[in-house]
Amino acid sequence: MKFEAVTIKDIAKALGLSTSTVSRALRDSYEISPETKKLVLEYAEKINYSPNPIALSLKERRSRSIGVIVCEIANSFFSQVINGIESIAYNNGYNVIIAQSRESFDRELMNLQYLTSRSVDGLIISVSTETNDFSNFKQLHEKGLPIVFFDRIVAEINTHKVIADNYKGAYDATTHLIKNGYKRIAILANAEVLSITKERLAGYKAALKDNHIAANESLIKYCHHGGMIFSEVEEAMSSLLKMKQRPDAIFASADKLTTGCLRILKSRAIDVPNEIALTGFSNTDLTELLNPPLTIIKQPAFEMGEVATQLLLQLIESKRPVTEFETRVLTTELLIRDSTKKKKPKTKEAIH
Amino acid sequence: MKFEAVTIKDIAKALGLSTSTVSRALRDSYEISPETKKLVLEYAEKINYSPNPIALSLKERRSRSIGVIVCEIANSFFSQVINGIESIAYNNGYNVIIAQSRESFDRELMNLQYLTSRSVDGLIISVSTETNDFSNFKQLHEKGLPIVFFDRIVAEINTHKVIADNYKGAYDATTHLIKNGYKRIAILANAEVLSITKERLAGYKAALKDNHIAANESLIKYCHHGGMIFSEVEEAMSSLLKMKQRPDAIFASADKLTTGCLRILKSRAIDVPNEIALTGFSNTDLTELLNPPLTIIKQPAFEMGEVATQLLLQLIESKRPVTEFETRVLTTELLIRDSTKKKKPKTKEAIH
DNA sequence: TTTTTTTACGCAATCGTTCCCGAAAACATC
DNA sequence: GATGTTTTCGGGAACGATTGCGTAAAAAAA
Repeated sequence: MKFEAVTIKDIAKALGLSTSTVSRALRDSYEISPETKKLVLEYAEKINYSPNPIALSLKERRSRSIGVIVCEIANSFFSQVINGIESIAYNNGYNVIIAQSRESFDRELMNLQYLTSRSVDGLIISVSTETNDFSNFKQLHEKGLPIVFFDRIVAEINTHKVIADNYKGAYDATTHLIKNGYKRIAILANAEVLSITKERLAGYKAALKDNHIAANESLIKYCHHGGMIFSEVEEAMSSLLKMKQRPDAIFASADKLTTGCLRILKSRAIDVPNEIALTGFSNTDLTELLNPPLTIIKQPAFEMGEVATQLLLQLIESKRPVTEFETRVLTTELLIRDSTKKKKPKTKEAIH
Repeated sequence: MKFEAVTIKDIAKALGLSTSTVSRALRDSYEISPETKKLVLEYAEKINYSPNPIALSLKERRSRSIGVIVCEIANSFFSQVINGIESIAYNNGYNVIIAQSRESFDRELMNLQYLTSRSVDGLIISVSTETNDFSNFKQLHEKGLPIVFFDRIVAEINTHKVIADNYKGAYDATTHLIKNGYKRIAILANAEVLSITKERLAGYKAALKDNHIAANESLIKYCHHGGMIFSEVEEAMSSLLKMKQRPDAIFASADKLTTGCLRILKSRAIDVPNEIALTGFSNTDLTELLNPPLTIIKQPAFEMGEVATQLLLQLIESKRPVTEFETRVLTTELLIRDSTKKKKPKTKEAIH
């Protein structure tokens, strides 16, 4: 089954003109007489002509589309980023092609190949947790393909980057926990290689240090797929809960880790925050409706998408190779709710 | 800034062959000698050649990509459907281009034009709440573009469709409420024109009738953007809550309506389920962590995406025009949790 | 009237690929 | 040795659109 579109040739044949004349008439060229233009325009309108962008892409060697690779769109943070990306892209006449890596290096590579061979004009990427070989990105970047990294960036490649202030976000959240009386604060971290993990971990450690609490390596648990695989979170949590001295608070450093952690605490009937407090990075708009309402660090996701796209379009539309790159750091927001309520003195048993 | 790819011409020039020979060698044609093939293949590998799909699309008049239009990807139901779509599409060598209408007819039309002009081979669509003019879909369909509708389908166009059993889902949920002692059951409905609204409303009404409860039109409230605009939900809810005889249960017929409703009830400190019970369609995986855990009707979203894509690929790859179309109806699942707990007798005040 | 300029359009190349032809070797057959 | 067959490859058109260049006719200038 085929879907036949109207081409410039159909117009030319119907009107007894050449394709060049029709093309020029449609583009309102000065060398076409007003009468001919009118004729062509009216006929084109009548038969509902629209130029074939595939042919245009081939000719102009650009597709006016940008590729986006994220690990998962069923994740509030990323879907909000995508909304930001789309808003800027559409306003500039670009289409957005979205692909998911699902935290798999192979799928990321596959998408990368598809998108670049598909001739996207540029790429916006947050790398998967599995990715520790960046040679593919590097190659493309060196060949001149504009790339902007966001969220999970790669240090080795010198290009525009957009991130949230992960250090400060983690620092603030940890400080908030400490201020509210929590002392044994565990962290549920994403894959160790990720930039966001390093930054958030650093913020967490700095907050402990500034408050004279010794960092305890056994309170740091990594989940290599960022909470996408639930059993990983379960494992990390059960090893935390098995400790002789349980943590009294948990700081989860990714959206799915935060909600995954809550799921586990509830399934074990552990009272949050009275037994264990919980906070974490999250962008879902349901956190305040949870039981208990969650204290979260929220990233400016939509804005990150916007900024990343603006930077990418700058690269794409620049006449000469760009060599000066910047890293934009946007501020996070700490929303304080019940899951990190001030710790009650131990003697008095909590009544919920 | 431009990103130059290797073409078949480069290979031909370097090896002193013609482009046709190279092309045939790469496609393993019988008319090329093994030595030449080896030569070409090795050189192509060496310089990292990959065919330009834009040129292929132009030539073959197909792009091996399918377009998807949903109202919002930041919605669990739709992102799950998209995951289903992608899983089938990728396995069959198709790429997926996702577009969002954000419940706007104009954006939907824009996307429609973009995707079709971009020569997608087929389209998978759930229409926006604003859409009541289907002439654009109709035109494309008549021109021979394969289209599959899912979720919010359009009756007037005869093509493959995939839906959940909305009637039964609504019937079961309403019956469940009635069984648990609720009698004044309000419904928060999506835009009246949508197929899902009609089906769910019918299921709701049938359940009332079968249990000898008179339907009350003032308990039916429409939200024309399906909960995407929060103020609409607020309005609907406040008019329900202002009634002399308040409803004792609410059945929300869309994901955002369900969570939006809970948000409003909580902000007004209305006890769920003791003052008002709540259930609704939802596919977010956080509903069991909410306060209270929500009884929901869950659609087989991933499966819907899979089925829709299988049907679309059938259409695309069919040699002759298809005239027999089917509508697949998948079953929903009722997950019973605390938000619809058995109603307590009025005399005894609830202690939470 | 002749020459020059302008107007208005067509021809053909181009983008990267495939594929229908044709054609030159190499080989087999009588 | 002439003819037929097979193998192997190249030329060139096509897909849809744009665009530099060429040119006929009309208009303007001489």
